[in-house]
Amino acid sequence: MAAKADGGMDVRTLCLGVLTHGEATGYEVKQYFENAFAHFHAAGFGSIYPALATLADEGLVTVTGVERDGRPDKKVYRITAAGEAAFTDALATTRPRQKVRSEFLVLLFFARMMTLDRVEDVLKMKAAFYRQMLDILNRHEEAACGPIGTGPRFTLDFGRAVYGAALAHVEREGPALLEALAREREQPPAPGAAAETDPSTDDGPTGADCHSRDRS
Amino acid sequence: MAAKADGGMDVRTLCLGVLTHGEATGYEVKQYFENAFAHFHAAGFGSIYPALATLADEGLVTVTGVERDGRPDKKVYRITAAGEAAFTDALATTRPRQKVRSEFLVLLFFARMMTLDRVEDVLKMKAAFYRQMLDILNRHEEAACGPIGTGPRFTLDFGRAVYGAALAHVEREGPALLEALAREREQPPAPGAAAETDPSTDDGPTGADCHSRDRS
DNA sequence: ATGTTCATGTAAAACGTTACATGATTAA
DNA sequence: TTAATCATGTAACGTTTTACATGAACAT
Repeated sequence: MAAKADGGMDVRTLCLGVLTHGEATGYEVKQYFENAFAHFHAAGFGSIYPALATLADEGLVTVTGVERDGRPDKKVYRITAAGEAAFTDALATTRPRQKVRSEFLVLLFFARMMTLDRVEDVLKMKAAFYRQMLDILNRHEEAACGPIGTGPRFTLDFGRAVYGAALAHVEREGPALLEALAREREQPPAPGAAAETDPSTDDGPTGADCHSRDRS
Repeated sequence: MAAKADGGMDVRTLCLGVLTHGEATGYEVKQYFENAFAHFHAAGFGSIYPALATLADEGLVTVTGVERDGRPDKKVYRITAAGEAAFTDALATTRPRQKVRSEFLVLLFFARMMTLDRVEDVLKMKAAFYRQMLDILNRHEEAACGPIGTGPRFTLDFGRAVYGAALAHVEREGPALLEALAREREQPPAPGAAAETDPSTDDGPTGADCHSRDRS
């Protein structure tokens, strides 16, 4: 029925997925992204509203304008049969990918070039982020009306397990990282490295040319 | 010294970071993204080569063309003092963000609309993905020449802890998910839901209008 | 013979983020 | 009266992905 093979799980497709749970306005779709999808796919109004408009153009959803005195119409979106088919198809054909961009880890990777205070700050922010995520997941569960479905249940527990492990690691190893960095800074730059003002001594194998050469 | 406040940790900045470890070609920078950065920031040639060119234009890196018979020059990039300053500045001012796009979880969230075989496939792919990630991390550690720095050490262990937890969860709860879905499909759609061909009965509170209304 | 690694780049398209622009209602 | 919630959208911008285009060296 549906044409395209693997369009990926973009915001457009996710909106369709939200609407399989029932009708909703763009604003309500956003709530979904902030609660149920919080730990695996964020999206802002800037991508949701255009996505819904596109879906309406393509006949995958219908729009019903609800008049409200003064203000622009409130628009209620509802998925069509074609929309459900398209979504089912997307579920069946999408090759799942995982994309992570963690600026926390980028920063901590280069901890040697940061002040200790900054490293401590970053660790705190990272811990706060994970606590917030766990909070969202817990509140989402409490606020649910009726039992949570099997699929959502899995993703919820998965999120808790992973973010829990992440938080535990930061709390356990964070202080150790700070101590290790502090020790390194007390001592002279360690054996091998000479003057830091002399660029001619800078040719040591620092690691850039040290990649995996082995193949098992 | 550096002008811009929070440009974010884009590929451009990451390349600069790689070059603080020593000179490298674009190809070698890519290796970095595939090994050391594998678990927190991927990038392809299509973003790395242009990024290096931009950095060269801005004077943050220098380029040395190494002639090779026939083929186009091999270009060795080296960070400049301005480049190091810019990178240090980026480390100090970037507000760390975390972006996750997990199509695995999107798919599993909507497990009710997939065949059991497909769900099983997705679970297997997810497990395979985490094993591969753990592999990369382990191989990266073994292949290292000399001890791994304190910062990289932290991110490496963090990756192992998190991916390990994720893998464990999929392996533990994956079969349970499949069983639960199988049970649901044996039985009639459960109490409350009536005929599936009648749209007039479709107005039950399925969840779309059931968001967190509470505020603690 | 065939495939992988090394090695570089461009151009176009897709996608998402941010900032802008507006405005009523309700709770503190 | 101040802030938050509800509610919608557009335009510009920036980033990333994908596809294209080339070619030698080396291992199987």
